[in-house]
Amino acid sequence: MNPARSYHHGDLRKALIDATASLAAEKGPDSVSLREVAKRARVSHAAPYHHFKGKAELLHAVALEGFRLMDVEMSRALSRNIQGTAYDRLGALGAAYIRFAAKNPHYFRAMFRGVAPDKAFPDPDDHGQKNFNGLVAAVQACRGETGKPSRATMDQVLAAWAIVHGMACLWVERGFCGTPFERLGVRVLSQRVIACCRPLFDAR
Amino acid sequence: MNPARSYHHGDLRKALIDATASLAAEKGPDSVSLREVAKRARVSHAAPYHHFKGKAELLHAVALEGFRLMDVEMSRALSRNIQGTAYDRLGALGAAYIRFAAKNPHYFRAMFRGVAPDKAFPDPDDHGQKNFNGLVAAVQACRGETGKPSRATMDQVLAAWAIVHGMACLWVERGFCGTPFERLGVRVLSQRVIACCRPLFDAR
DNA sequence: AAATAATCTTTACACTGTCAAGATTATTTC
DNA sequence: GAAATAATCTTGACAGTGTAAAGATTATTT
Repeated sequence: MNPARSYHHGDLRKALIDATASLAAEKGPDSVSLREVAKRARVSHAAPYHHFKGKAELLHAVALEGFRLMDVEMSRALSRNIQGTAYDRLGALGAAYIRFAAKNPHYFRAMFRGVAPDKAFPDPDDHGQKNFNGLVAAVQACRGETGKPSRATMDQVLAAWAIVHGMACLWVERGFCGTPFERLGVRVLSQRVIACCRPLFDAR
Repeated sequence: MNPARSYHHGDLRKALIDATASLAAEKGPDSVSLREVAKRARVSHAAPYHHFKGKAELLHAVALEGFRLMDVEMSRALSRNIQGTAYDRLGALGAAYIRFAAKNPHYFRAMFRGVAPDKAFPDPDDHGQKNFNGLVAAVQACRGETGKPSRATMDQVLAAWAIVHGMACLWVERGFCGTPFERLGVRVLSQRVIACCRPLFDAR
C-alpha cells in the first residue's frame, strides 16, 4: 500500500516539521500558520494536533531539528581541521556557527526565539549541550588546559560564544544595514572578526 | 476641553506606541495584537490605521523609540566615564548596551527583529546611526587614532559590537539555559566578558 | 459660515489557533 | 481470524486576528 495516499500519512510528524521550516524560509517566521503548514503536508488543518500540543510545540520541534543540523555542521568543521592549530579549530567552529545561521536563518531564528523558557518540552538528544561542550573543549585546547575548565577558560568560552552569536544575529536580522559593513558578505565579516579576536584566544 | 475624553484622542500615536511596548513587555512580543493595543488606548480597533499603515509600521515605530532610548542610555554611560581611560569608556558603552537589552527586552527585540529590511519607513533621527558612530569613536580613542577610521579599527568595531550584541541576545532569549552560565546575572556576565576582552582593545 | 481635512467608529471579510465530535485505519487481544 | 482498542485523520465550530471600506464626528482652513 502506498503510505503517501492512505488515510494515515505515514510520517506526518516529520513532514510537518519540514513544511514549517520551508514555509518559514519562504515567508518569514512570523507568517507561518499552522493551517498552511497542514495544507502543505496535504492534511486537514487540525491534523497537527495529533502530533503536537499546539503551534508552540511544533516550532519547538523545528528548533530542536535546527540544533541537530548545527551540531552536524560543527562536527564537520572540527573533523576538517584536525591537522591545524588549536586556534584553527576554534576559529573553524566559530565560522561554522555563523555560516550555519546565515545559510539557515529560519532554523537559527527558531532556535533562539524564546525556546528555552518553555521547558515543558524535553530535548531528547540535547544537541545544544553537545555544541556547548565542543566549544569548551576547543577553548581549553587553545589554552593547553586539561581537566575541569578554569574560570578564565569559561570567561573565554562566554566571549567566544557571544562574538559568533552576535555576528550571526546581526547578519540574520539585517542589523548591519546602515553601517559600513552593509556591503560585505558574511564570509568576509566572519573571517575578519575571527582573525581580529585571535590574540584573545591564541595568547602565547 | 479635556482632550482625553473628546472624540479625538489628542496624541493617539504616542499612546499606541507606549501601549504596544507595555503589552509586549507583559505578554511577549508575539502575542501583541493591534486590537488589544487599541483597546488599551481606549479607542476602536481600527483607529490605529489613521496613524500607521498597519501592524508592521507600528512595531517599527516601537523599534525606533527603542533606538532613541538606547541612545540616551549610551550617552549617559559616556558622560559618567569622562574621567577614565579610553577603554573604560568603551567598556561602559558595551555594558550600557547589554544593560539596556536586559532592562528593556521588548524594545530590544523590536529593534532587532527584521526592522531594517522594511526600508519603506524612514528613520527621522536615526539614533541607530548615532549609536554606531559613538562606538567607532570609542574604539578609535582606545587605539589613539584620529581621522578616518582604519580597517583594523573597523574590524575591532565589528568585534566589539558582535560581543555585546551576542551577550544581549543570548541573555534576552534565555540562550544560557542549560549551560553553566545559567545561574549568573547579567551584570556579572557582562562584566566578565568585557574584562575578558580587554586585551583586544587595550593592547598597548 | 462653509468647505475641507483629520480623526475616530462601525461594519464586514478572510484568515488564524484551538477544541470537540465523528470517521477511518492500525494494532492489540482473545 | 474476529472483536476490541488505540492511533490517526477529518469535519465543524468558536473566538480572535489584521485589514479595508464607508460613515460619523471634530479641527482646520478658506
